[in-house]
Amino acid sequence: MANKPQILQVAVPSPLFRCFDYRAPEAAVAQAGMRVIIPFGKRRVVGVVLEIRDRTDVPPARLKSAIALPDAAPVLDSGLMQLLDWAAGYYHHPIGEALSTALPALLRKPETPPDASRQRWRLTGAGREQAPDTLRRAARQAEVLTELAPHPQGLPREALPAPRAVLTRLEQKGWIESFEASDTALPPAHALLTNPHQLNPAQQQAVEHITASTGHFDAFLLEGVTGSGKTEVYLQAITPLLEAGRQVLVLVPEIGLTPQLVERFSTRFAADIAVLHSGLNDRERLDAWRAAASGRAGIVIGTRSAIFTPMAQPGLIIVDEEHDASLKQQDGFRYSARDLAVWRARQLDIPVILGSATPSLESLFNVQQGRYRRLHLPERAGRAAAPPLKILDLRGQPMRSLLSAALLEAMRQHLDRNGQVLLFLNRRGFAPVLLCHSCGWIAECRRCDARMTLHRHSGELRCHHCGSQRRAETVCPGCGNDNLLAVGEGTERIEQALQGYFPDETILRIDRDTTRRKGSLETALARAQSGKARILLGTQMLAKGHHFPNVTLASILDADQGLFSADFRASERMAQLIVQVAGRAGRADKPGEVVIQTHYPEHPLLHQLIAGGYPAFAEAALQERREALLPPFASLALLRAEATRADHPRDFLQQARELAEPLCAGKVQLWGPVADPMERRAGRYRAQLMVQAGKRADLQRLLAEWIPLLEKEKSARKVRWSIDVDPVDTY
DNA sequence: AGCACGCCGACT
DNA sequence: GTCGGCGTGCTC
Repeated sequence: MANKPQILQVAVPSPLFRCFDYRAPEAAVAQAGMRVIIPFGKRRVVGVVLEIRDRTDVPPARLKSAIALPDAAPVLDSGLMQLLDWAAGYYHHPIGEALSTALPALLRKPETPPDASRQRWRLTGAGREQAPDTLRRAARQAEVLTELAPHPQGLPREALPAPRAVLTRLEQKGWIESFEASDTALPPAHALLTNPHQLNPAQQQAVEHITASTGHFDAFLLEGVTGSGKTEVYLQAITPLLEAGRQVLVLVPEIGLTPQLVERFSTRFAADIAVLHSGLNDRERLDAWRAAASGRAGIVIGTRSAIFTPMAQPGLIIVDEEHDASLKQQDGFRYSARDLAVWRARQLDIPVILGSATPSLESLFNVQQGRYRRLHLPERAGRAAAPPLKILDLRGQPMRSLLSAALLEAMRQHLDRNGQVLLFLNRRGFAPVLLCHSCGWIAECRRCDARMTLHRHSGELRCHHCGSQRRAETVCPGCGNDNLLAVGEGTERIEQALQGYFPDETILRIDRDTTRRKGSLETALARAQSGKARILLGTQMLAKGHHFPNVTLASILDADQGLFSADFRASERMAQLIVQVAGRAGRADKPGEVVIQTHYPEHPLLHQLIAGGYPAFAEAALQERREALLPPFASLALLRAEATRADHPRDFLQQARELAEPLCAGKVQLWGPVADPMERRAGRYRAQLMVQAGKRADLQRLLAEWIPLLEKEKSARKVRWSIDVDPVDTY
């Protein structure tokens, strides 16, 4: 071992775009990717070793020594270190924070609870130098040293012929030390528990293509409508990999989708499945993380942040529902788990599958460019054509609570034929507006530029933007009259109206309000599946991925909200939503029907969807994006700022714009600053500046030069600002 | 981000 | 006279 002092370049969890050098602790072998406990200012924090060097520019007087290297091996392998380094650069986020978000919370604390099952003992340098007879009078201690001598990787407690006290004695002498071994358990054999389903030709072909890519990078866009059997393709593509001892990483957009996927995987495979999502406590998360890192878990299923899970034997990455916006982190380190999945797969030289019924325009574009290979599953497994979409023109229709006469009639027919009905409305609560019929007063949020939503069941007004709530007024605070009117429809009101129309039916409402308690979503979904409730009503939660085999009629009660929006991605989302909701109707052998209620039946988005389905919509939308120079034909970044005073974000962004202008070189355009459509949220004012470039590299160049200037900018100190590269929400 | 230092306003 | 408000500066 070299004798000259080692210098560790350490990434520190702080919002600083720089690293700090430390002297390596004595008698420890540092490696990049190891955690290191360091004194930082007045605090003691956990950093990650980026590099080991033999010199530093820091004057010796200022250079501190690291306190300890708590792990025997790096917690992040070199591949993950490269991924995180690249991502921190691309998303312009401090490397220390990026690395920190990649680690389970328990590993971010200086006192990591040792994992008793993995604690091992080994000789220290001093221990190795002890002559055998130094311990002639301490037989047990001598025995331990002898036992440990041939095991530089250490031995577990149970393997040592001595009680704890003897070990402690030796430890105090500095001859032995304990450490946590990396888990080297081998994965169990991955026998199939159940037989694979018979594949249709398209599925068969998809599996063959994926399997043929084993062992090298390939990106697949697996495009298949709901019910086309994407999951079965995943399962069969995974099988040979598990049998070869490789691991598979599966990313899903949200926690709600994990249980059913885990269920499918665990009934098929005997492999250990490590599940990583926000519903776990810190201990569970660490255990799952270790099972993945060691190779013990053959399958790793998780949400967004699982993309940073180390794996000993990676063989394949799957991103399910790749179009879903929640794969992009919306605060802090704003990475796209989908894009990083492709990056990681390329680096690992393994295939990656992006699966969706409604692929993002970005991914479709990547197919056109030849970067991804498209695998198409056109058929709905087990049944024929997708249900027809019917546009229901609401203009002039007699209706109450968004339930048009025509829709009610359709519902009756389907219920009579023993089908289930699913109604979708993306607005919870009873009514989005409470107003005074006498004086025009409207209940508003005190912290946001927004109306309060009336929740009648609880008698409360709630702001859906900041979460604040208060008792609903019964008398108008403006004029004193009790003439308050609940205007507009939310799911709560629809539920009540439905009860009036269908007094004998059980109506099941599924939204954030009815599923607040842990496990209540599962209970509700089970009730929906059992068919006891025949009318299902809900928000987003109901639209995503859950299978209700008996649903024959699905309806979007109000398509209009999504048709007009300032966000250029709104139409893409609306189309995806419509297709998803449509996918809920008519499975198995029951023909389905989809009813979309709108006041704008002529809207081109609806026409494209009806005439040519999602592919036709996507083609038209891509054409629009091309003409408007929007992603994927251009790169965007947003500089956002917020503060408790309205002028601070605007001043800062104006300064920021002036700093950027000389750097644009005609290749980058700046738009704004503009206030958010809802400027004040949770008591803070927000504004943003958009940066657009035809070439990704030009955008990156500008950001790299610009951000250091922003950090020095005085007006930046009065706001909280952040950069969002490839934003999914532009407002 | 934390944490300390520092310099002005209302209180035990 | 102090407690504490948040502006400013620093972290190897």
